Amino acid sequence: MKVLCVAEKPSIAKSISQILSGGQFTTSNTNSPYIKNYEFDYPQTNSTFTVTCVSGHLTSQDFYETHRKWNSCDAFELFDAPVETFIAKDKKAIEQNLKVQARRADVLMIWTDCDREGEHIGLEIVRVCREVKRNIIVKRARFSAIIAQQIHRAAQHPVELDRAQADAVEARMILDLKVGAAFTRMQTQTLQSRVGQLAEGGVISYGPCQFPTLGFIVQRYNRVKDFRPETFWFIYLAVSRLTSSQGNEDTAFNWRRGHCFDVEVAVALYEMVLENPRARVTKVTNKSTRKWKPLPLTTVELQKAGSRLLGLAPKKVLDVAEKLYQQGFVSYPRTETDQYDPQFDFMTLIHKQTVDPAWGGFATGLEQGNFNTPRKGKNNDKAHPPIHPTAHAGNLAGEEKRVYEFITRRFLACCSKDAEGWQTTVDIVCGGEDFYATGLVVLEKNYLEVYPYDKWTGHVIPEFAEGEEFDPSVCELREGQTSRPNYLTEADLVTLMDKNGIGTDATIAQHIQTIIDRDYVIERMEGATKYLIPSTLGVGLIEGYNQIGLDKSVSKPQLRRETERRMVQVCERAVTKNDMLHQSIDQYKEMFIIAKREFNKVVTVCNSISVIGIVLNCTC
DNA sequence: GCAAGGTC
Repeated sequence: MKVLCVAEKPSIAKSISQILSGGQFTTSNTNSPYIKNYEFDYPQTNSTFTVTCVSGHLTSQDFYETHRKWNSCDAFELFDAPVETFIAKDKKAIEQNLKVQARRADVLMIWTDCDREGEHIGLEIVRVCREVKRNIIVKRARFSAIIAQQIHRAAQHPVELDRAQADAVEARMILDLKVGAAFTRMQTQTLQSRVGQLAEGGVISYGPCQFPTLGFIVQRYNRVKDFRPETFWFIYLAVSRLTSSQGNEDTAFNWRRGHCFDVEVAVALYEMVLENPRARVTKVTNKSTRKWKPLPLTTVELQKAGSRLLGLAPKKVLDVAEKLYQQGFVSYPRTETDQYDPQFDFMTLIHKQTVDPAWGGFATGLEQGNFNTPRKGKNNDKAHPPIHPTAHAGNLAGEEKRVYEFITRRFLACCSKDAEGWQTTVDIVCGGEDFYATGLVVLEKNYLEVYPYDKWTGHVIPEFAEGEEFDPSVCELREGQTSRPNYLTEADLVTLMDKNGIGTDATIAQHIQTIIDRDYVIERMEGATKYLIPSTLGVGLIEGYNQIGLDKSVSKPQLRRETERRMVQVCERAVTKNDMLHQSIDQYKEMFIIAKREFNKVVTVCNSISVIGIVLNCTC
């Protein structure tokens, strides 16, 4: 029996070939430079296997010619316009290869990633293959990690493609196209005369991910803009005392009440303390404490760290990681998984790092007994392990070197032990008010030795004994002010998007880049930190939608969440694909009508929605 | 000239 296996991308095709063939396979080229076909016998099922792949989605969607041109129709018509599915030009060679291989095969086995998108890509593959072989038997290999045992199991016990998941994806594709195109054309056509200079291409784009992303940035911008500092008061208490190591040192005690915004109350409490200023130690607590080592590395975490620690934009980090992956230095960089498979081979990978001049010694230590199983996070995409180094890279430079170093140190840290310390808390009472001081001694740095990105500094405090009394050397009523919140950083934004389900691990960085390219957002450096600030146009769009009562729907994450929820319903077969599509489209149609009417007022009677009028530089 | 999702 001849079995044609098709994976989602070249790396998986190669991995499963190596596993299933035991390393004995022949390789042949195709007309696509990235795609190879692997052939071998698989006696376990009496078959000859050909393994190949696609490169993500095979097909694209667009309107037909009648609606494709911007002036061919009213933008509103796009909601009901038919959509064409076709194989993009750059995917033709892949399609051709599939057809040639399908003609020779009895069975088509789908090996795409085991997620919704993978199920849809599987269906795209099936459709192409059936064009040349209508009765080909279709199977789906289901695996949760690229590990020998699981891959063999998947090959020997295939299941069926999940049509409902593919349907959910198809509905989302059509929805996003229609909504994106309709709103983008409408916004551009109604507002462009009011916007001074437009970015390259002259488009005021709308997208169901772009706008909530911009919304986060504007929301924070408003908080910063509206911030008014508030004065507060607190009692500061300190005592000078001899420590074992540093000589005489002031130990500051924190007021249990934190701080107080009412000056009269603060003064009254302070006077009580002054009347009876002798302090008494009520409790001394000593306990061991630890700083947890980091979780296994996901794409989102890599992007956050890249931005925060390496000063690289999320998109840049992903590009660099992709390059390292192409060179074979790190594992697949797009993963949601923050837990390692129990059978994961840590020791081989750790051994490869022992030759490194900087962290080789640490890796050796792990080999010689310091190894500790990594922590387990809550996420598993069932396709890729956490990001880890796959080979030692000694000759990298610049950004590649820094990203590789981070990934490797993170991996070694995960395989190490938590840092251990000793924490002391001294509780005192003074004039009827409670205060406390804490001290920390770091006993074992463990993972911190190889992971300088985390800081945990010890602070030794002198000895205090329960019941002892002393006179504080400083007792003052001090004044402070609440501080202005910061603008959003890229790392903050990635976190917000991830939490709210805006975009995916592979697309979050792109969405941020898009709203920068569209001139909705400006990057501003303050020291080493990059902040994201909305442009006049960006604020105007979000405030404009807020002003006309569409804020919940357009600039906030709720609507994308509803789309997501409906997709899950389709997957669970509670709702059909068409029902989902129509529910969502009706919702957007309603908003479209309101938005178009109000946006037109910006141009004609500006005052009715002053915010858009002002920020879009309307002159009336 | 429009989207978001895969991927190289």
